[in-house]
Amino acid sequence: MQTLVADLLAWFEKHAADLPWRRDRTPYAVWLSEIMLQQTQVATVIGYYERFLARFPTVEALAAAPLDEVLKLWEGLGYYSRARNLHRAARVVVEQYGGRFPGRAAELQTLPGVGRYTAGAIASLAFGEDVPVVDGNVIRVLARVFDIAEDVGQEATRKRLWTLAESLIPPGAAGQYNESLMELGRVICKPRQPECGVCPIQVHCAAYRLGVQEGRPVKAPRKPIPHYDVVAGVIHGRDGQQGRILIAQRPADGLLGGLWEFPGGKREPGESLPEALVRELREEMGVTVEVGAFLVKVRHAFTHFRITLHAFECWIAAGEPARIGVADFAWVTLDELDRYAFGKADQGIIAELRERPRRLL
DNA sequence: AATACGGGGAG
DNA sequence: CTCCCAGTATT
Repeated sequence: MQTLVADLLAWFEKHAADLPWRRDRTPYAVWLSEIMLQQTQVATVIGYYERFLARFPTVEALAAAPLDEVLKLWEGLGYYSRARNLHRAARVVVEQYGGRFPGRAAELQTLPGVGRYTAGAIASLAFGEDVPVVDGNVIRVLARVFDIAEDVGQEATRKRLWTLAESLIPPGAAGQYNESLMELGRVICKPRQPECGVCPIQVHCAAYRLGVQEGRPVKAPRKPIPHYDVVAGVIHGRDGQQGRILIAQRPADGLLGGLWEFPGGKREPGESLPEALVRELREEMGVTVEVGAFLVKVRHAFTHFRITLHAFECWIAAGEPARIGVADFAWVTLDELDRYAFGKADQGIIAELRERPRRLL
């Protein structure tokens, strides 16, 4: 009987999917793909990866670009701190490493946005260092093969998984081993209804032998997530800004950092939606608005909360826009909205504006 | 150790 | 609807 790792590698050699980032194992391409793949499925990443690499073929090109352009290419992919860190890291690589990525996991991990997983992936795949990776796939495969019954959310269990993954590395072939483990987790050893019948390492799997594969890995139950009502103003320009809308850029850090939005904010208890909008626009931009017609309602889910976004037409009754709680603002036409990166919820407002253009636009 | 951080795929 | 995804940074 072959060993677990030998069977795994033999399967991967025969069944590896043809993914764009498997054609270019340069450190830059591997790094980019691994950042995009954080908490994001392969199918979602492919288009973004190809567009991004076409626009920024080298780390120098990325480092030279304005952050706004990077965010625009990242628009819709989520976890925008990844894009901000990617841009920062590109500048570090160019300015401090002469454009060459460091070749060791320990040093790679000092780059912004590069944690232990990503450092291990770049070091093993692009540089051939014998270091492991532990992502959601690896956790699931190892928890099943070794029938790990402890909560994988616990730090002690994570440590055990890293040690286990490292102990299995075939000398000189960590990259192939790491990829094969992740591919098996994605294609065969899936979270629900794993395809044990065609699994190349079924005979090595303790959970399968015990019939508990659907119960591995063990995870603690999630906490309920809150819901908020959020208001947004589509503020029509007057006088010199006739035919334009006021949009604002969110602060660089935090939720949707650096993205643009229709300004507004969360409704407080006891407040009506128009009252909330008037308050938020005073607080964030220093303007007093007259709230007009309700425009559209957009429901959206984030990781830790859900929102219902209520958009209203507005006009400025007093004051001039100021950068108080926003990083920037701009008066733009409907066509010019395409140049700015927006979150998904605000794109629902844009879709409504394009579908039923207002007379005043 | 717990929480913040997006959006979409798939059952 | 729920769960989860080639995780990282912050507190």
